[in-house]
Amino acid sequence: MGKQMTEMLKGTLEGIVLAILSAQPAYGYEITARLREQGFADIAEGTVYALLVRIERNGLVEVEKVPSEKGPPRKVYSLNTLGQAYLEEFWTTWGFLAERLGQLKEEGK
Amino acid sequence: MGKQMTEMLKGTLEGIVLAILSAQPAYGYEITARLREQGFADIAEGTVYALLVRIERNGLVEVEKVPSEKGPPRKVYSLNTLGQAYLEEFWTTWGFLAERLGQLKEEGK
DNA sequence: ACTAGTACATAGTAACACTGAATAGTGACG
DNA sequence: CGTCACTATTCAGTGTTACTATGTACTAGT
Repeated sequence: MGKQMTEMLKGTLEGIVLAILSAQPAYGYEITARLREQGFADIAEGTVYALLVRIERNGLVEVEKVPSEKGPPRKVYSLNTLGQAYLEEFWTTWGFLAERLGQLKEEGK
Repeated sequence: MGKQMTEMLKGTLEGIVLAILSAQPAYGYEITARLREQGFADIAEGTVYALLVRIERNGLVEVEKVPSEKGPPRKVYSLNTLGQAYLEEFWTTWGFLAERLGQLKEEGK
């Protein structure tokens, strides 16, 4: 992956995953696959799992173990109240940044 | 500063500063002031100077020492060809990310 | 038995922004 | 003259994050 993208994902990848979970509960492998579909082709599984561990530790999600037909049991994550609030804060922060950068980009033409 | 903003700035702050330098050459103290004007109120001077050292080390800028009426000589930075190319790459990366996130935000309504 | 696909976990690394302080020059004010 | 305020740069130490590179484990098909 490009180095710029790697750095830019810091802080935003968490929001992206929270947004995905906000739409509907999901487990790690599924989230990784969905990210790949959406164009984030190079995000490693390990990255997603580490992120999920972190947001669970921070109390943003509820976890339920669900047996899988193929492979080990799935850990299904769903956003709780704190997670929802955190996600809204994320959108606010993102909105501010996107507005500033949009302006800067316009000025540069 | 909010923790989310701190993390989100990783990767983007560099692009922001390069964009500022693209408009016109500037020195560290000036860049910090301009950032504050543009709403990035809590970005410390130390952060900006560290970033300038890095982009100079990476060969993205030219540096000229200019005596100041008040205080130590200024180090005026200007974007060179490599810096311009890097900035364009930044806008491409940013554009991709902004598009994805915009879509995710829409879906979440 | 072997392979492929599913599913999760983790130790070590690199990069970045922040904190907090230090250094240094100039001008104004009492 | 001393010291305060403003300008201007530097740097050591810290915390957070995503990436790399594995390892573990379960199931189904050949």
